[in-house]
Amino acid sequence: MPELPEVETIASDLDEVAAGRIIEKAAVSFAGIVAGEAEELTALVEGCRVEAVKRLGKWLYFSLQRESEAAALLVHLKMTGQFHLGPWPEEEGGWLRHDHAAFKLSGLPAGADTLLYRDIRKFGRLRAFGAQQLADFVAGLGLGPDPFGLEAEDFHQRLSRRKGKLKTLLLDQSLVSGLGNIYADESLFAAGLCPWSSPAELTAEDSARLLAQMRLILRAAIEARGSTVSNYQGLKGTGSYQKSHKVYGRDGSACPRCGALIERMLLGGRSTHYCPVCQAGAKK
DNA sequence: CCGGTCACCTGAGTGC
DNA sequence: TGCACTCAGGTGACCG
Repeated sequence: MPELPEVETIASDLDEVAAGRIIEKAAVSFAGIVAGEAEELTALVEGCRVEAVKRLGKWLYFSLQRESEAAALLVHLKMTGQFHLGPWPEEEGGWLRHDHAAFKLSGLPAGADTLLYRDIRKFGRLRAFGAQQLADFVAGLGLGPDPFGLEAEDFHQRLSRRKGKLKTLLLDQSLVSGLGNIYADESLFAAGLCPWSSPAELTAEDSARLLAQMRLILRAAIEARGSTVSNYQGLKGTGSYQKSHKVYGRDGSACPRCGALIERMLLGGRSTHYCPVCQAGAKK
């Protein structure tokens, strides 16, 4: 579920709770959510101090330190991954259904001293690294720039070099990182661009407008602590940006700009919401 | 290079 | 109530 604004919200909440604390112990109840060996992951993170929790594209990045050695825990939440605080599960009543990993932090009140990774669909992945392997892994991800650290001209170059449909490209994390289905649809609507248009048809002005609208939307969504569509929540509850969606999930309702009915179609296997009038964009 | 489909999982909602 | 079916915020593998 989570896209850039949701992951940003979760990362900053986690940073607030965990930074400076020691991971006293770690446990995994379902090894399938760990990339690699669960025992290696728990051994690597136990005893580490959490330096900071940041966002890398849609990844959560826990930067860790044990004595003079740097380490890292990377988490991709995919569709239904979340974190919550609770008791250490191996003592009090056992693991909750859908909780798959636990990290006990120092200096927190009992009963809420453990960071629990929950993932209904089990698509998410946790992976732990030493400093060197981390750099290699991150390089291998080939993440494109964040929308906030991208010049309009560079964005236009990146887009126009590529074939394919505009929306599909926005979802490609190597082109720009952080966008997902909701914010791709919302950004295209705000910029008045047709989701299936070809990037070759985009003028520099179109690209600049798209990037500017994308940033406004992502900023506003971060302010609102993300969009809660079905079950997303951060450490501090749900987001509210879904109330500001103009097209996502609004097929059959009136376009807020022109009143035409919002339509939905499949593009690249993803449901795509758009206004057939505002986003006809002359391009097909 | 590109697009389409499926697989990975579970749960919620809908329609009969 | 029950059952069958569709859909979901992501990504990667596979195939033509």
